[in-house]
Amino acid sequence: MTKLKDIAARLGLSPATVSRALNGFPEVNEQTRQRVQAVARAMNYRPNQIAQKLVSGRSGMIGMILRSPVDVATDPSFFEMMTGLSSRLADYDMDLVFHASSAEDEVAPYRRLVAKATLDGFILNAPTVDDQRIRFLTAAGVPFVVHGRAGTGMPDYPFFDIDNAALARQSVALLHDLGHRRIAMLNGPANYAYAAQRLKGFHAALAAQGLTAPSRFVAHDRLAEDYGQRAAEKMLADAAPPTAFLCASTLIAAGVLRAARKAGLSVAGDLSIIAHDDAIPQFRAVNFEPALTVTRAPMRDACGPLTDKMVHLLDGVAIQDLQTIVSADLIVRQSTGPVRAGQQGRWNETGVLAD
Amino acid sequence: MTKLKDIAARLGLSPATVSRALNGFPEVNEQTRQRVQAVARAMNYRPNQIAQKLVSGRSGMIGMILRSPVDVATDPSFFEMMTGLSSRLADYDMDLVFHASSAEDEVAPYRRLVAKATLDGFILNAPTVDDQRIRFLTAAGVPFVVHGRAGTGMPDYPFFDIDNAALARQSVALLHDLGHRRIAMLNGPANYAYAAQRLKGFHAALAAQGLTAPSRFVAHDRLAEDYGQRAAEKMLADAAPPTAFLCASTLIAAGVLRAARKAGLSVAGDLSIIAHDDAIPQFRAVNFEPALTVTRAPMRDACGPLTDKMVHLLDGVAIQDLQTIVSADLIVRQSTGPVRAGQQGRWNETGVLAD
DNA sequence: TTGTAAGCGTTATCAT
DNA sequence: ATGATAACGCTTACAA
Repeated sequence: MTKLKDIAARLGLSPATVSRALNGFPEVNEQTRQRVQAVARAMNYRPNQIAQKLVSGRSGMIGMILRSPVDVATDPSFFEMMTGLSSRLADYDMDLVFHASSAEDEVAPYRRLVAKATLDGFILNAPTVDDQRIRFLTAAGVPFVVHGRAGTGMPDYPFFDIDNAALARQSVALLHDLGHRRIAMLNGPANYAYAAQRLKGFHAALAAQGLTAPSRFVAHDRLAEDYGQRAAEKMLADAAPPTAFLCASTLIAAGVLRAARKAGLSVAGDLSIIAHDDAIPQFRAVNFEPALTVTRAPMRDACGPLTDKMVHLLDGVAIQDLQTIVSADLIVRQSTGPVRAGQQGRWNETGVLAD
Repeated sequence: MTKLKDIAARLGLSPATVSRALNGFPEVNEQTRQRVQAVARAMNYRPNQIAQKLVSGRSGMIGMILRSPVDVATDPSFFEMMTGLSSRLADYDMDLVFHASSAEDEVAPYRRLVAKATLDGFILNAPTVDDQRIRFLTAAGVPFVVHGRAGTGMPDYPFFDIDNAALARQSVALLHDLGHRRIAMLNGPANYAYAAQRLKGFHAALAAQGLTAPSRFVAHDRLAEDYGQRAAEKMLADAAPPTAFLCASTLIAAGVLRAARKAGLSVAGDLSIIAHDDAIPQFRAVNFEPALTVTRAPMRDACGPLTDKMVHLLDGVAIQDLQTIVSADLIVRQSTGPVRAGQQGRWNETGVLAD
């Protein structure tokens, strides 16, 4: 490994000057800089990150911790995030360190790693409504950024989130415009903040139209195809079945499509489906049959901002300048259409036809 | 952050003595050691890993790189490995660094990280028959250990693997003892080393009994339920269908079970199924209906040995002392049974009944 | 048994 | 514009 001293010796300079030249300090002679850079390249010089870290006091390592049984079973989004984040962090010469927590104690690895004090910060994903990890890290005073946000208001930590309430509103608006009055929701697990936010937006949007969705037409579960199918089958068997489904993920929508097929219902002829699409490469909503109408917010798009926020946070930027909420795009495709004639009856509070 | 110097000052000792006391050097006075340890604990001392790394020349970071489109789509085993490995590495105060490679160039992240020279080594999973990553790392002289092994012989790198050929033999032996003569194989993707090894063992075991499995009864694909179902349906539609399936994973077996159900075949009455079980917590073979007969080798069991091998490798232990092949357990449950009377006819080379 | 001092490779603070 | 020198926190000869 060639080091600063080697370059310095080769050029008859001091290590300090070489360091300055390489790090773009303005005071160094332009000629010197050229020579230094040339030699550095020739000698295939790479700064020793460990040494840099020792002096800077930073490790350049950011932790991301998998909730072991939960996240794995749920969906491939954790991987998607890890992949995007590691690639973005690499641009800053930083690394993503992986750990996993067990179901018994989600906070344990954070405690351990904070005690070791070897990481610069953490990136959290999929916060729950009352997230223990956030509680702990806040109390410990350790830097972290969140993909999503735990409450419904403005938290006191950096985050990047999509406007989940708005997304539910957009979906309901589209369906309402198409004449749908009985809209069911297949949401994610109730303890997740995003699910709570969407649920709130969903009910608010319905209420604004004078509609309701009785509790048996709102389901919460893992983002899985099986869940979508089972829940849809059950709801469609109702005396006053929904004419449209709002799904928390494309995977759930796939399940609803199966249920529709089994029931002999055409989508969007008899039934409309709209899903939220994280745009995970493995599940392309466009390739669905019929192509899915979605609210689309690629999960991958969060990785750049989250990484930048992390770096800025470590650089001392104020938290309120590191909070972002973006909106999802509504993309209308073939899985939504006008409600079938005679199906515009709305639900009353108990879920039977109102008039 | 309390440091060595602080403890030293508090006790009127030198940092050197404190360091020795904490690191268990034999020469320090036992009383001194006690006092040092007490104070260290009281002051909540944690050695600065960065500083330790600078002097030791090691980073304490091990890389694991996801093959982005491939591994994610394939199965949850990458997560399983990451989880186990990160936990084992933590025992050595080491960390697992995550990166992802793209389909275009699997070796790219290795090149980048090797150039940065910030990792101590790599752990590779699921090697292919001719693995480019292994080629590169070997050429680069970078320490790595492999879960699995690329060739069929003894490689020149540390690895931990199960005896895939033996596992296929065990399965065939069991089925043969039950009278099965037409055994199909639903293997993993052909380019993976483990699949090649199992295929070889499968054919060898059949040949030893004077049996064959014509190519249309041997399939290769991702370890997915859909694949299992489709492949089994196709094979079962044959004029001389297999009476038993050997599946590369429990997920594939789940697909075969669906196919059997659709075809109205009872397992194990009409059809026997045996699978290899990596014992990933999310997919419990015992809970299958009927409970699956498997060759079982928990993937998690590889994590401890792999971590130890990595550490030993870095400590200079010879490679030939770091190569392990373990055998899988054969666990007979309800999915295998005696062949149905009149179904013992064997295949000839073309896959029609021999006699 | 303990202390002193050098060193790991880099950056930052003084001088010059 | 460049060079000495100290510093980051720890380990390890070498001295005492």
